[in-house]
Amino acid sequence: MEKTYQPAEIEPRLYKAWEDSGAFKAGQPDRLAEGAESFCIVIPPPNVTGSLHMGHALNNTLQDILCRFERMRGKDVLWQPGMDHAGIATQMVVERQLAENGEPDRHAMGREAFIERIWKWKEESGGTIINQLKRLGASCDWSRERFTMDEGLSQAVLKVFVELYNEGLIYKDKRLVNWDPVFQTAISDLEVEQKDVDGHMWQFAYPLVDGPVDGIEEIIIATTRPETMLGDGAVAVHPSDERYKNLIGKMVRLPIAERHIPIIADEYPDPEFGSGAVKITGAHDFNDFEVARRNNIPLIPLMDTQARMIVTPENNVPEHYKGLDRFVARELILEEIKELGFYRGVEDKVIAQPFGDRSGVVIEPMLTDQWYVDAETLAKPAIAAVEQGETKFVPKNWEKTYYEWMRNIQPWCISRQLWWGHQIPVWYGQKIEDGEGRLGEQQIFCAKSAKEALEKARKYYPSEYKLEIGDDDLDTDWFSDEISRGLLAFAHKTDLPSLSSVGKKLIDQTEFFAQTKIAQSEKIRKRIDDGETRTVILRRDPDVLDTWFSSGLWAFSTLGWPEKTAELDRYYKTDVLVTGFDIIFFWVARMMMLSLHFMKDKQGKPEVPFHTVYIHALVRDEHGAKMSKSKGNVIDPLELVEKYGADALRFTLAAMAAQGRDIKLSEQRIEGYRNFATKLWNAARFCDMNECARCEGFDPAGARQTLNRWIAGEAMRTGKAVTQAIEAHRYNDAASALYRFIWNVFCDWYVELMKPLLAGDDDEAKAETRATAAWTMDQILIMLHPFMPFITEELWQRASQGEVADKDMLIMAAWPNYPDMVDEEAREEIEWIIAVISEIRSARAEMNVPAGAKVPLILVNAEEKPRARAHLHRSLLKRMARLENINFADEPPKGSVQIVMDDALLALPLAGAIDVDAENERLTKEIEKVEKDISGIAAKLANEKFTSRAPEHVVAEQRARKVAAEETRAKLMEALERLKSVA
RNA sequence: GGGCGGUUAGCUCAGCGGGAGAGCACCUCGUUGACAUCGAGGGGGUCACUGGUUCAAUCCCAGUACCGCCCA
Repeated sequence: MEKTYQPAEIEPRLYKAWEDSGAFKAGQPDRLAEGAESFCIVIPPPNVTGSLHMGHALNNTLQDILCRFERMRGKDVLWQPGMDHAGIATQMVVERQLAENGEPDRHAMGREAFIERIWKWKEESGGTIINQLKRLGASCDWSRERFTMDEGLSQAVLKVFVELYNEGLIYKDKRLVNWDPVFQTAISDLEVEQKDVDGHMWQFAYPLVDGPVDGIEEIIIATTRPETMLGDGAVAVHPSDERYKNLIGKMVRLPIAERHIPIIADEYPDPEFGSGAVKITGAHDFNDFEVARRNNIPLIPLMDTQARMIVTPENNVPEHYKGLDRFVARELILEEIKELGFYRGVEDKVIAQPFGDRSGVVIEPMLTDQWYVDAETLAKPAIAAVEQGETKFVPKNWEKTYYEWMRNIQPWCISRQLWWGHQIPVWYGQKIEDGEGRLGEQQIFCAKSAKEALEKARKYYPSEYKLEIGDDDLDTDWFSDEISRGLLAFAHKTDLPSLSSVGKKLIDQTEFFAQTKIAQSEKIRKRIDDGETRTVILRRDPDVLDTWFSSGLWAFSTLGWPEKTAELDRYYKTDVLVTGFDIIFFWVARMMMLSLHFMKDKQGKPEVPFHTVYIHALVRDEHGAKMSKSKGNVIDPLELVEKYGADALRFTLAAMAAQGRDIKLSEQRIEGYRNFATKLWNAARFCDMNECARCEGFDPAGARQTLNRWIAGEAMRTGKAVTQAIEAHRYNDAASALYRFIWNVFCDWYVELMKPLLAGDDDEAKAETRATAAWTMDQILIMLHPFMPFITEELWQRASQGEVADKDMLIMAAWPNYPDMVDEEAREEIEWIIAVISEIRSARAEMNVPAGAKVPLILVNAEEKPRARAHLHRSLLKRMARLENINFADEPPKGSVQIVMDDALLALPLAGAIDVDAENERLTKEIEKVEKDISGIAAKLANEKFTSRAPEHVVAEQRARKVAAEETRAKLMEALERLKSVA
């Protein structure tokens, strides 16, 4: 064997062997015992554009530990892998690629071609993260990999949408949404990041239209966004505000836009803050929107989809603002306000601003039509399920976070103005408004396919209407009703504005959308010219669904739902969901809501998607900062894998995954666990060199050597500790139990203590020791395998004679379930030996005895037990403590170093080499220490309240401790006396 | 402003009602055939502060300070 473990050569080979053997595959009856329990984890689907970062590495390491552990325990494990389609991110990647190649943009390509292009991109460069997960050793069932845009998962999305729509849990509404002007789509609250930025609070004056009231000529309002003043619909004051009591109902003049707006009373303004009066811009501010709605104040949109100023009859924005970016408009407003004499000052202020988490630009609240899920209704059973313990969070305190959010949940905006995603299964026709058969506003047909939509429409429209499915999308759907109505009216030859004026208005807003609209209008006009006045064209909603809508179905859609599959039957509900707290809202909560709504158990009761949610830490850099590309502190897990091996990284992450605290990752720590792997490698190398070969059927219970009985017991204790720790998701405890056993017990002591046995002439003992060493090594490899799968598999296979069959690989080995057979006697004996060796080594070092020098040992006044032990293990003690010989006596020789143990005095006669002062100091120090101990215990025992109130066993324990300490003190004092007599 | 969490050895962190722990770093010694990615030994902590509960508090409770995170 080589002197060090070389992960780079071994890892790819073993991964392939596992994968080829089908070890990762779920539901393999030939491998499983009859009636094997199932164990299922669905992977938090990484984004198709993503690459592996430290968070993934931690997340998947923990999942893999669980899966390998349960697989070895004989369960039928399904670790369900896959990715989500990441609407915005993916569209962004491909659009950027088009731009870089100088190719036509998506609008020029058209929707169909663009989507095709994205699929092509996905095939070529999507999902690199999957291969990266494999390098970590993730044992997912890759044969079952799913993608949210797959046919099956898309069917699930359609079914869910249609059913929720039919139940009234999905609806269309016109509200303010978070609008991302870069991607030109709505985004959900969760995709918005509030950040504090340096800003300004400007003050403007709005003059009273009908002259002064109570001596007040103007109202001062403060704003951080001057450009929005153009859209003000009112000025609000608090009803209790005495200053403005007589102004309520009066009109003020809005400068620049030159509109008159009312002063209204509302609870919203804080009278203490600024002037106490606030401007109300209902179409561009969430708070103002509520105020406007309460008071019937008109909502006046100011911007187009790219947040550029628009000019409409309602907003009366001056022509020279048309098309200006909102921030440019802001400067211009300030200038004009100053010129007009309405500027009243400014102060610097830190303001919280919303940013799009993908685009990084300031989000603009926009008034649009969007689709919403009634999250409040769906949240109720999802809250109850956690309250009733059907799903448990580990650690438990995350339940609070979950409740907090679920109890204050807002309608979930699920429509996105994108092309990549699940297109909303809704077709629009026109409503029949009266008996004349006139057509008006939209009629919605929600169905899983165009064909079904057509069937629904057929039932709705009288037979004289001809129905068609439009091949072109109604792409400007979110535009104002007024405009849409204009177009629809035009199409049906009612009272209409001319095409040119409608078209012009649209061009003024957004060129592309307008052109689409006009093209549609022209088509319609042509049909009308052709006499098809009674044709209704059903057009599909152009928008797609939020990616989280489809990943919210992940726990059952990946198992084949809505088909009734065997997998669904077997693996749902799943067992554990492993994830970071940052997506409790995004994903966990939504899976809970959607799963409970659609999944029922055999009794028809709503069934949770998983019984346990394990929330792990966030991985930060070594200084505790969140890793981010902009900070440049991102550590690439793959670089670490290359440098130290996947096992070292995995073990580090597991060892640091203590519950409730973030992980500050330092490379030194990984290096330390790489060294651990080397240590294990060399222990195996030692076994190999000493012919410690695996003996089939060897049972450590039959071992006769104390040493062997001891190590078997220690292995079993470790096994129990590791099992319990993994079951309790205490991965760091499991890791440290393994680390300690392997390094500090097996390597440091067992391997050293077995050497004299192997060098001895008792063949039977030798054989037993070799067998025990091999057995223990096997236990180590099994127990460590979930944490360090590669090195353990490699050593396992090297320890196996000849070619290893698939079924004999370590990954398929059985997890130990040890009998209760720890030999306490053996444990005590070996621990005594270890203590003696350690004490002697310590004393030698302190007395500066050369490492190579052999010294005699004398056991003074030893009791029977230590005497027998010392005799039995004499060769071992001699070797380990570098002793010349071991003798027994009633008195220590003069000039000895004296080591006080509970049941013996160890004397090392150093024949004049002893440094009396140093020894004096050593003994004095020990006496001081033990005296401090005694006085502490004595004080406790002297306290009557302690002896009467503390539990009996605690008092007894303290008494025993005191007695022992006093004995030790007496022996130390004697030793000190003897030393003095020498000097 | 609301909520959650943290403060233990120089650093990173376990422990969490009855004897202060680990890894790394540091100091001393060491190449005796598993391993220098190593071995042996050692130094180092009023467990943030103030009160309270308790026979007993690093641990439980309350408050204070500082540091994070989430939500508004």
